[in-house]
Amino acid sequence: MSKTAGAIAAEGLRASALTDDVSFLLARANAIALAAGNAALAEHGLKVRSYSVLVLTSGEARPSQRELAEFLRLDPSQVVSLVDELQSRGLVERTPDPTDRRANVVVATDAGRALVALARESARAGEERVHAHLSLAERETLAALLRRLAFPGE
Amino acid sequence: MSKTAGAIAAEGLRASALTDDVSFLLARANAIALAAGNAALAEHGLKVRSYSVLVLTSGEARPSQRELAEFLRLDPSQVVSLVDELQSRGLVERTPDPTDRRANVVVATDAGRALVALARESARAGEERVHAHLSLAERETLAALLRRLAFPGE
DNA sequence: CCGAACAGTTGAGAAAGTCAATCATTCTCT
DNA sequence: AGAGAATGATTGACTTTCTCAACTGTTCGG
Repeated sequence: MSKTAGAIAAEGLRASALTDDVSFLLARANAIALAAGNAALAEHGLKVRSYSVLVLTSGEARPSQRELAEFLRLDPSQVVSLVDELQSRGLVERTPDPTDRRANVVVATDAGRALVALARESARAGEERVHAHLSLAERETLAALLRRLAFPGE
Repeated sequence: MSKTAGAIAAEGLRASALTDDVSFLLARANAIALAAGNAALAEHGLKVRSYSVLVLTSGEARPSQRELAEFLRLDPSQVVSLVDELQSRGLVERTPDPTDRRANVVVATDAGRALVALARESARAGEERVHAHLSLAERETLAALLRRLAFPGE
């Protein structure tokens, strides 16, 4: 009875105005993906935040902290503590930018690169679980559309 | 010079592994949409959280707090303070669920419905700005794909 | 009817986000 | 070249949001 009523209300919520709202769907999908990602990365002592920094700093890009902040949409001060933590674990280093002595270019150490290789597998597996309902082609078009929202500058 | 280096690094970040990661794109797109939404709703003294509650409680669904929590992926205690605040502003009421005396069904007052009508316009306009790059058809397919991530149960 | 499960509330503590101030460096402009 | 504005990083204070455990009253299952 209250079970039925609950089902009706849940049904009603799913049919509500928000369900057509891309921003709401974005928020909910993100919440789910974030939880899954954090769970998947926990075994390596990482969260999606620190994992992201590790990925970005083990590539060719050699980003400064400011660039990390912009890319991850974080306050510069948040990047400070993020890098502090990764550095204290020996996963990342602050190296002086030869062209601008104000800036630190953050670069993953060998240990960081080794860890990110493992973590990448866990992240991929976790994501797989979240996106299991979508075909490969669907994931591609989803990624393409999201990319246009996430990087409006082109 | 350092400007060029920065551009290279930003270029490099955009080409990095994360840019193909749906979860990352989800996070970034959501951050942008959330900021835009909060900015658009600020003139009505709302945030996307309180706006969402107001929308959900001014429909036919008559959700309980537990249902709101589940739908918005919030802790029940967060719904308490969210409803507290809206109720103190006279926008929403807690009414007893006749079929379950533990539950409160939350329902928007006339004032709440009036406000949500205004706020909906602002939200729509703010969202328009974020999604300007996407055609109507693209928004539709995006919404459909996101819906399958956001509501995995079907 | 009894014990388990559940809706809502409270409160505490951790994590995340926001913001202004500061220092060193670099850029702009004349 | 030099003065002043702007920038990258850092710190610290503060607010908001998240996460959990405990507790009350109610309902459910057997």
